[in-house]
Amino acid sequence: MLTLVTSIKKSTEKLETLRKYFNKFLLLDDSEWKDFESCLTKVSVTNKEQILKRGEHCKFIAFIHQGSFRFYFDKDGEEKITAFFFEGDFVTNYRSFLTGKPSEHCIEAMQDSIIYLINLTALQSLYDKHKNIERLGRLIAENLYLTVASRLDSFMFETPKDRYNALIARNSRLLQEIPQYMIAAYLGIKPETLSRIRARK
Amino acid sequence: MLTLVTSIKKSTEKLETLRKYFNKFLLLDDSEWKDFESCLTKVSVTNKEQILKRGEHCKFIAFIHQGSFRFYFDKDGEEKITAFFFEGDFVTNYRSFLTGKPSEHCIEAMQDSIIYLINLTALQSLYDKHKNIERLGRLIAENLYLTVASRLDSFMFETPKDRYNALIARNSRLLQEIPQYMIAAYLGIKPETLSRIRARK
DNA sequence: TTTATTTATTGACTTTAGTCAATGACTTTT
DNA sequence: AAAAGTCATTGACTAAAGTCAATAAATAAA
Repeated sequence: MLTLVTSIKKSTEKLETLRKYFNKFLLLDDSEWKDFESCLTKVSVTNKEQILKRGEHCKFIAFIHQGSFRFYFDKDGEEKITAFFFEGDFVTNYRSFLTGKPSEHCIEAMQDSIIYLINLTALQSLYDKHKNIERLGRLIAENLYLTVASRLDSFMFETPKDRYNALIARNSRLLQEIPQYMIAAYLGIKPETLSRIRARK
Repeated sequence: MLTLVTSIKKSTEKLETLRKYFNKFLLLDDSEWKDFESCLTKVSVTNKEQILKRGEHCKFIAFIHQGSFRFYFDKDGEEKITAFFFEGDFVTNYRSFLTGKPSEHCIEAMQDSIIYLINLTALQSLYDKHKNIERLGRLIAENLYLTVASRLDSFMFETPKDRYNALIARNSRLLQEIPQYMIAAYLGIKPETLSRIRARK
């Protein structure tokens, strides 16, 4: 399914950019980082490839170095998109990851992408071994909480039109790269409705 | 605002029930628990009292020993209820707690309640001091993630009627104790609509 | 108990998004 | 270039929730 591109040691410069991303959360010292690094798997993913399939237990958290993903499932033959993930995001089915339950969603690349995977059991060992990595885990959890909480707000309190405007304000690049029917699915509306929202502005 | 009822040492039996709740997440040893305990403040809250006001930075996480709370704000004179919290839940504006930003929501007691507060700075010291409490923090964050993620699902994929049925299936006691206009606000619909949903079943 | 006040229900109408179908604009294939 | 497929737009209609107003029921206050 996933293609292992290279062992970690061979591409140090890329992992430095990942370390910098982590530094936004907290600073790992060299021994912590070394252990963390050795648990990472760099994976190259081609467009439309699924890194998680429906029914699987999600055993990884992946950091997106390059590319983008959508997190979706099919309901009555129709695509329901719960999330988009971009460079600098952690992509995972966090619920399945935490609970061990099979995933109801797929995670599929929207472009050729490069991600760094860390495995559930490896991460748990790191949690045991390094207090700072345990903390990193907490900070990631908190971060994912904030993401899903704002998305909940947008569904509870905003109209589809507001959601659309907020989305393009946040990420106008999205408009160019992602087909409109996917944006509609992400906004929780029909493609026809999105088309009308765009027309009447 | 908040009434300090008693110092902790005087009501050991109650805190044991709290410790048992924590044990569902992980076991703290006696020294960890002792430190944790000494940071807790037992607070008695009267019905309709606000433990967090709009504009305040939420500096606590509270464990509900007894009672219930609603997490809401006013938009155009209308009450928008993001969450209910009951016995055994952690109640906080987690976003404000994590980001330090002022809260847009109030947290208000729906009954006379008893909660155990832990302060942000105290908690951070405990995180520094005890690895297991750092872990507890992660497990709480993960737990809150799961809660808000299912609520997002219900808004994205369910009809108001489905949401209502799921709610009463989960917590039928709710029906008796909470006025319908609040349940409607929680479901994201108007009271009239909830009334019609109930009528046509 | 009577009177207010709040809350819940019901009806008539409006607004908004969904449904279904047709068309047009692009892409990709052959 | 022609054909097939995908995607976006538009129109006519339907379904569902919101709005506004009236009334009934339940609760609290006098």
